[in-house]
Amino acid sequence: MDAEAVLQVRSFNRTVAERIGAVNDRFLHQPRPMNESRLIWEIGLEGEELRTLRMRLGLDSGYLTRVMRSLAKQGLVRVRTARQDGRVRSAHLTKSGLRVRAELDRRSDELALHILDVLTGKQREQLTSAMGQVERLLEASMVHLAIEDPTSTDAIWCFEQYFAELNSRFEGGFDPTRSISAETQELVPPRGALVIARLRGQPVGCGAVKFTKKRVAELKRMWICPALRGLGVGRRVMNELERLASEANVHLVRLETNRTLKEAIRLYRGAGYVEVEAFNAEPYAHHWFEKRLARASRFPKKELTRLVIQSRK
Amino acid sequence: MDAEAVLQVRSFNRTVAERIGAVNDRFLHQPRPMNESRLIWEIGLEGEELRTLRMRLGLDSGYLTRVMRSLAKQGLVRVRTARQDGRVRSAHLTKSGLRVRAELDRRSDELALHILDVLTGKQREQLTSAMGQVERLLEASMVHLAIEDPTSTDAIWCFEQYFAELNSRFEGGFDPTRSISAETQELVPPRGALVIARLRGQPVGCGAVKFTKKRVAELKRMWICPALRGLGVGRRVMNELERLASEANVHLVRLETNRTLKEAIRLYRGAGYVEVEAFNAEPYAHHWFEKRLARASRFPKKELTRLVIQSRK
DNA sequence: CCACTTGTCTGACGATAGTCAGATAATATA
DNA sequence: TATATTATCTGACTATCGTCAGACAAGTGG
Repeated sequence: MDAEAVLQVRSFNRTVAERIGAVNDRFLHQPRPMNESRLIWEIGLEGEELRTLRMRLGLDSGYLTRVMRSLAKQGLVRVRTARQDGRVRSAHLTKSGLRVRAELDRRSDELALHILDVLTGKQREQLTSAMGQVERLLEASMVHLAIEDPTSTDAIWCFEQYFAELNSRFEGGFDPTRSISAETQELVPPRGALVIARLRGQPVGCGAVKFTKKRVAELKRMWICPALRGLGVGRRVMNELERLASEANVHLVRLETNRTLKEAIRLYRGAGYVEVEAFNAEPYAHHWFEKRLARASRFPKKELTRLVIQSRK
Repeated sequence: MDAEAVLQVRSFNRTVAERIGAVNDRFLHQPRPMNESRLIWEIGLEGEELRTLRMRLGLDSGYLTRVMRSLAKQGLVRVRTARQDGRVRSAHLTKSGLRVRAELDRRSDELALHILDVLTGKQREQLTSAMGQVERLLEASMVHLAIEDPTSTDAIWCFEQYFAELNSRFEGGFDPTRSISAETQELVPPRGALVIARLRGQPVGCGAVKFTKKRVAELKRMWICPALRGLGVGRRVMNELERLASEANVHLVRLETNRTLKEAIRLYRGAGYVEVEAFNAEPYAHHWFEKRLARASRFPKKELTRLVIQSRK
C-alpha cells in the first residue's frame, strides 16, 4: 500500500491523540477517576442497564459493581433491579449526577471551543469540513461484517428497514407477501447466509445469499443504512457474499432489482454484473442481473470470521 | 461561536478517540505498561536525557527513575551519567530495546494500514488529504504565545532564523550590523517585549515590540517558521504585540519592512496598517507602515499569561 | 422439576499510576 | 568559598485499574 498514506495516517494519529487525548484528559475527568466519569456519561439522561454499560465500556463485572457503588455512595446514581428481569440491574443518574454530567458536557464544549478559538472563520469552516470527511471515512473503516443468525432481533430490524425503504421508494409501495420470499431457513448455512454489517455494534446494513440450484446463488436483501451510503460498505457486503458463494462452489450469482434503486443498480454494474432476461417472476423487479464467478482464488482475502458472536465477560 | 462547528468538533473527537485511542491501546502497548512503551518510544534511536523525557511525558522524577530501572532490569535500556554534566543522566536503548521499539513502529504502521485497508483508492486519497488538513489546523490551534526573555537560547534561535531568512530573501543579502538594531535590553519590559510562539514546546515564531517615544511603539523581528505560515500565527503574534502596546498606553504602532516580504506586507495591510513616509533611515526598508490603536478595550481577550515559564517537577 | 445460562455481587489479589518529602551529588552563582 | 540551584534517586504512601474464582439469585429450556 501507499507508504505516504501510512505516514500521513500515523502523523495524524499522533497529532490528534495529543490534541484530543491530552486536552480531553485535562478538561474532562477533573476530580473524578476516569471510569467514574465515563460511566456518568454513558448512563445518560434516561438511565442504562449495567450489562449494557459493561459491554460498551469493556469493564469487568466485579469492577463495575464497585465503581457503581462508589458513584451511589457519592449520591450521583441510583441502581435498582429492572422490572422485566430480576437479574438485570439498571442505573439512573440522580439530580446531582445529572449536574455532574452537564458539567462534563460543558467541558466537552469548552474543549471544542478552545480548538476553534484561535482560528479565523474560514479556517473553522475548513477544519469542520475536513473533520467531517475524516470522521465519515474512519467510520467506514470501522464497519465490520459478520455472518449472523437471520432470526436475531438485529437481523429482523435490518429486514424491516429494508422493506420500509422498498415500500417508500417503489412506485405503488412494496408488500413483502407478494414478493418472492427468502425464508429465514434459506439464509442459514448450508442453504445460504446472512451477512450483517455493524458499526460500533449497531447493525448498519445487511445482505444475504441463497444457494438455489447446483452452482447457482441469488443475492437478496442488500440494504445499507442511508447514513453510510457511498462509503463502499455495500460493495464489501457484496464481495463477502460472492466469496461465500465461491467457497460453496457457486459459478453463477444472480439477482433481480427494481428500477427505482439506482445506486444499487450502479453497484451491481460496477461489480461486473450484466443484465440478463428475467429468470424469475418477481413482480417488483425490472432488471435481472448475473455474474459468473471466477475460481475461488479470486477472493483471497477472507474478510470475516464465521459466525462472530460478540460477548464480553 | 457556531454551535454546529462545536458539534462537529465534538463528534470528531468521539469518533477519533474511539478509533485511534482504543485501537492504539490494543495494538501498541501490548504486554508492557503504557509508560514503559512511551519511554522506549521517546528515548529513540539516539538516546535521550532523563530530564527531557520527564518534560516530554510529564512524569514525576521519582516515578521516572523507577520505570527506567524496570526497563534497565529487562535489558531494554542502559542509563548512564552524561559526559558534560555530572547531574544529568541519559538513557539509550540496547539491542533488544531497539527491537522492541521497531516492533512498536511496526504496530503503528499496522494500525494505519488497518484503517486504510477497507477503503478504495479514491477514499484513501480523500482520507489522507482531509487528515492533513485537520492536522495542520489543529496544530495551528496548539500554538501558544508567551512573553519571553530575549536572551534565552530559544529566542536567539528565532532571531537567527529570522536573520537567515532576511539574508536569503533580500536582494544583496542582509547584514544585521547595518540595520537599525533592536538591542536585547530594549525587548524587555518596560521598554519593550518579545513574544515567542511555541508548538509542542518548540519555538515556531516570534515578534517584538519596542516602546520608542511616548505613546509610540515599533514592531520588530516578526518571524514565523515556514511550516506554519498561512495559519494565522503571525496575525496572533501581531495582535498580542498590539495588545501589549495598548496596555502601555501606546497610540501609534509603526514598522518598516522590505519589499521582498510580500506575505508580511499583506499581513500588515490586512490588519489595518497604512503606508506612510519613511520615519527612519533603515537601509533595508522599502515600506513604512503605521496604525493608530483604538482604546484598550479593542483587545478584550488577553491571549497569554505574562512570562510563562514552563517547568515541571 | 432439574440442569443450565445469565447477570450481578463479593473477596482477594496484583499491577500500574501517580504523589510527596527528603537525601545526595554535581553545577552554577554571588 | 559559601550558597543556591539542578537533576536524580529513595522511601513511603495512596488511588485506580484490572483480573479471577466463586457465590447467589433469577430466568430458560428440556
